[in-house]
Amino acid sequence: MQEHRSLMCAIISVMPAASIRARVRAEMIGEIKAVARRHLETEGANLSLRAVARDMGMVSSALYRYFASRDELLTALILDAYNDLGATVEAADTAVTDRANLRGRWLAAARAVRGWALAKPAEYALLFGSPVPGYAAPQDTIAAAARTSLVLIQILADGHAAGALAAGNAGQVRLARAVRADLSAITRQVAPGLPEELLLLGMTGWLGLFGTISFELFGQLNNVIDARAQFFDQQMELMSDLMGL
Amino acid sequence: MQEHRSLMCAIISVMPAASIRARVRAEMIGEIKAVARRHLETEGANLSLRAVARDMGMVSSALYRYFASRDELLTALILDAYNDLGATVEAADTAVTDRANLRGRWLAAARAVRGWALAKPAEYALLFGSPVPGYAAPQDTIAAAARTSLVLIQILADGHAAGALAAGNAGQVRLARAVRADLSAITRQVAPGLPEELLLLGMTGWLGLFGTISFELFGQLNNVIDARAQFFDQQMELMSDLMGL
DNA sequence: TGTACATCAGTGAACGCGCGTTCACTGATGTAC
DNA sequence: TGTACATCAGTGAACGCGCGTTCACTGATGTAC
Repeated sequence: MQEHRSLMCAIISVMPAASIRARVRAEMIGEIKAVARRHLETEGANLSLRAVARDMGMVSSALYRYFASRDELLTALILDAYNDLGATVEAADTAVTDRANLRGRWLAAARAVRGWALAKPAEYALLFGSPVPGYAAPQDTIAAAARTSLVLIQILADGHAAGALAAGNAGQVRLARAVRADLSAITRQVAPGLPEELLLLGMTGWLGLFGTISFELFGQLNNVIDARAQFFDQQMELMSDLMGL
Repeated sequence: MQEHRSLMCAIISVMPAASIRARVRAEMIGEIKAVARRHLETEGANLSLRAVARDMGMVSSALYRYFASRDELLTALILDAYNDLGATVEAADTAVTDRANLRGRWLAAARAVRGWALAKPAEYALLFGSPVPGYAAPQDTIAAAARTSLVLIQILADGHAAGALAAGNAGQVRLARAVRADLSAITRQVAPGLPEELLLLGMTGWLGLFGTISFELFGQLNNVIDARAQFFDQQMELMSDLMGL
C-alpha cells in the first residue's frame, strides 16, 4: 500500500498536467474504498455513505462526485474483493514450483483462500455470506468471481493432461444427465477435454473448501473445533484424496 | 397453523380464567415472531421492530410488553429456526423405516436440510449466513443448533455399532493430535466409542452438506449449475461414499 | 355475589439519533486562445 | 505569457424518511376479600 502510493507520486510527477486531476481522482476513489472496507469490518454489509464521508472529513454529498450511489460503491468493493482473492490464490498456486505436484498446488491454493478470508473476514462475508437485502450483483462481477475457481480447475486440467488423475475416484461417479450438461458447459468454456466426472469431484473440493471456511468464519465451529488450522488442513487433505490429486 | 390455533381455542375454553391471559400472551408472542419471520424474508437480518409493529396494527412500543429488545426477538427467531430445522431433519431420519439403511438415512436427512433451507431461505441465512453485526448469539442457542448435527452423528454411530462402516475411508485418515482432541471431546459427549476418524469424515459430510446449500442459496451457483436438486444429490452421494455409508 | 384493588396490554408523544440523495453554491484547478 | 472561460471537487442546507427505546397514561381484565 505504502509502495503503491509512492509509486503513484512518481508517476504523477512525470505526467502532463491534464492527468493530474485524473490521478488524484483515482487516489480519492481508492481512499474512499479503503475507508469503506474498514467500515464493512464493524458494520457488515450495512455500509453507510455518511459514515464513510465523516471518516474522510468530507461532507456526505461529496462522495457523489465519485460514486453515483451506495450500491455502486458496494459493487466496486465486491469487484475489488473478488479480484484481490483471485490474485492471492493465483499467486499461491504459481508459487509452487513443481507444477506436477498437484496436491501441493491444491493445498497451497486452499490455504491461500483461508488466509485471505481470515485476514479480511468482512470482505469474505460480502462475497460468500448472506446476500445483501435489496442489492443485486451486476454482471461485471462474474468474471472476477471466476478467477479463484479457475485456479482449481487448472490444477485438475493439468493433472488430467498429465494422466495423473486416472486412478482417482472419478471412475466411480455416475453423472445425472442434467448435471453433466451443466458441467460440460463449464469445461467447454474454460477447460476443453476435462471429463465432467472430474469436474464434479473438483466442485466437491470447491464446496468443501468454502464450506469449511464459511463455517469457521460464521461461528459454526465455535464450541466444536478449536484446532482450526489443522482441522482445515485435514479436511483439505481429504478433498485432495477425493479428487485424486 | 390453522389446526394449531383451533386446538388452542379448545384448550383455552377448558382452562381457568387465570391462564387465559397467559395463553393469549403466548399466542401474541407467536404472532409477533411469525410477522418478524416474514420481514426477515425481504429485509434480511435488518429486522425492524417498528415495521413488525406496524404490520400487526400496533404501536411499536407495545412490542416491549413481549420482548425486552430487538436482540431478544432476534434470539427467539434464531432459537425457533434451529429447533424447526432440527425437528424437520429428525423427522426425515425417523421416517426411514429400515434403520440399517445408513445411506438412505443420510440422503433423507441431507435432503431435509436442503428442503427446509429452500422453504425458509431467510431463516437459513440467519443461522448460517454472515453474522449479524452487533449481535452476539447467547449460549441458549447451542443445544438447539446441535440437534441437526446429532442426527448425522447418530447415523454414523448406528453404522459403527453395526460394524457397517469398517470398509469406509476412515482407515486412511491420519489425525493430527489437536484435531483428535477436539473430535474426542465431541464423541465423549454424544457418541461414546465412535472413532474420531469416522467423526472427521462425518464432519466432511456435514461441511459439504451446508457448503452446497449455502452456495446455492447465496447465489454462488448462479451461471454455474442449473440442475440444482440433481447436483445436490450427486454431491451428497459422494459424501455418502466418503463416509462409507 | 359484589366491590376494591392490582395487574397488565396497548397508546401516543417524545428523545435523539441515523440514513441516502438532491441542489444551488463557491473556489480552485486546468484549457484554449 | 496572460487572460477568459470551462471543468470539477467539495460545501451546506434541506427533504423525507427511517430507527430503538422510554415514559406517563388509559382502560380493560383478573384477584382477593
